[in-house]
Formats: sequence, structure tokens, C-alpha cells
Amino acid sequence: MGRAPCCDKANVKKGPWSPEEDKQLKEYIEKHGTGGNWIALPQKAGLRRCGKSCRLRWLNYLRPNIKHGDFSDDEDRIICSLFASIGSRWSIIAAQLPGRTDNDIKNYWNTKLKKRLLGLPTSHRKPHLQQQQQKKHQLQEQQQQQQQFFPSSFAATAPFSSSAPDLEGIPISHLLNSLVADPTHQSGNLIVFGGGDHHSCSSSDGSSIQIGYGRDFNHGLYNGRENMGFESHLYGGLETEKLLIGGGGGGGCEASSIGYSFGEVKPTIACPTDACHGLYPDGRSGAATDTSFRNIASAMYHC
DNA sequence: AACGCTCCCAACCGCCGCAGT
DNA sequence: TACTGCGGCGGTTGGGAGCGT
Repeated sequence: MGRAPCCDKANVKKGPWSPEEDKQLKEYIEKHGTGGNWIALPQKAGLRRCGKSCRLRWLNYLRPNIKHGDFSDDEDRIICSLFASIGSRWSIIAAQLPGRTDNDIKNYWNTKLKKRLLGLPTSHRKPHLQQQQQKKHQLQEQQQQQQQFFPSSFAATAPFSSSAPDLEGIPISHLLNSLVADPTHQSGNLIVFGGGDHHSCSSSDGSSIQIGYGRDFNHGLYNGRENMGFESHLYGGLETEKLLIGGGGGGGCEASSIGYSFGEVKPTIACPTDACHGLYPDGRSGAATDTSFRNIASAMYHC
């Protein structure tokens, strides 16, 4: 036989927690711990709540050292980078941000970061005239920043937007669309990878055009973290007829200059756990997955 | 002041893997 | 081995807050 039912659903309270409930739960856990059994906890603590609800409330709100409020630029970068590398594994991302909860990060991503990277306004509320002017100014600044990172032909053009330039007549957005839809695509000269220092890769040899986002995207991740494989800064380049997506001084630049076809390089695609050491066609070691590739491609497309 | 719209976040829901029976 | 509960996770949602009209 199994265990007792989780909770009497008809007899548990739902909805927002009252300060009294918070106090009750906090005091109980501080005194007795969770006891390794969340389901039994509410009854012991005298709460008419589901165990799962108690767990969530404790983990996301009541436990000590929870950080609420604005995310720092560094936190932004870490979230973006990890999302590009491993996708929506919020618990793993949260583990890299002390004091932040997966729920917080998920909310932050869905409400702000995603929109920001998509280039959408964070608010759809109609701005005041003054705010509109402010916004215009911000846009100009943003465009200047983009110009610093993107080459002149891409300046002020959000990557993979419908207004992005074409590759031999094919809109970049379409290429990336098919890329995202079909990661097994082998026909193109498409290279995807991650890893390394994007600065060294972002410099093209003149024949290539960088498509990318995230100036200094990964800045801050190299302070002892690169061996965790979080680097997957996403920018790409059109090198003559080759579409390059990826990042990384080592991987990025080497692959772009070597010019492997996508089929050849596919196995090297951004390993989510150690993107710096992918398995390159010339035999260097590492691993990669379709999922990580898809995540990166997807993130690129959406960004 | 009232209303409508949008954003944001806390909380819920449902699924999955693991472990107990 | 099959069944079931638990813990954990990611996706989704409801409602309060803020803002414009």
C-alpha cells in the first residue's frame, strides 16, 4: 500500500497567506524544521493548508536570506546566459543566484527580461508626453549602444527581427525559424556553439557580419564560473556564405574561421554543462545536445 | 470619481522521477 | 513488480496595483 493522501483538499485553505499564517509556519519550521515531510507539516503546525502550499510559501517567501526586489545587471546577465544555455531550468538558474528563488526568476524572466531582449516595451501603458520624450532618448541611447556592438550594416536593427537584412535573399529570421524548427538541419553552412570569450570572437575579419545581441553579455561569468559551462553568449555572424551562431573565443572564432558545415559541427553544439570544451570535428573533447542547440537557437531567435 | 486596461507576482496546477509499501 | 505518495519542478493564472482616459 502507498502512503496517506497528501491533504484533504476540501478542507484546506487556498489563496494568499495571512501574516498570522506566515508567522505560524515560520515559527514552527524555525523550531522544529520541516521534518522531511511537508505533507504532515501543516497539521503539526496547526495550519489549514496543503503541504505543498506550505513548502512553496517557505521556499519562496519565508525562509531566511531571501532576496526580494530589483535584479542587478550581473544577475540579468547570469539569467540570460543560463537561459540560453540550459533553457527554462529555473531551479538550476536560481541555484546560481543566492537569495533568489526559481519562482522569482521565472517571474522576472517572463515579465521583464524576455520583453527586454525581445525589444518590446516593458509596459504597454501609454506614456505621458514627457515619458515619451524620455523613451525616445532612451531608444537613441540604446541604438548607439547597439551600434557599438553590431556592425554598421546591422546598427539599430534587432537581430532576427523582420527588418533584419537577408542572407542571399532569405530573411535571417526565416533561416533562424527553420533552424529552431528543425535542429537536424544539415544542408546549410551553419555553425552553432558556445563557449569562450566573446570579445575575441566578436571581431570579424571584415568579410563577416556579426549578428548578435548582448554587448558584454557574459561579462561577469568568467569569475571562476566558466568551468560550469554557462557561457553561451549568443551572437552570430555571416561570414561570406556561412551563417555563424554562437560565441566563444575558442569555439566561436575557430569554428568560424575553419568553416565547418553545420553537419560537421553539430556534435559540438554548446554543451550545457561544459560549453567550453565541446567535441570539435578535429577531435577535441566534449559533448553537446540537440536540446542545448535548440535552446540557443531558440534564445537567439527570440532575442 | 469611475472605469478600463495592463502589468506583475504570489500561488496554484499538473506532471514527473524517486522511493516506500 | 505494481502501485501509490512525496518532493520538486515548470507552466499558468487570478487578482491587486498602477496608470490613463
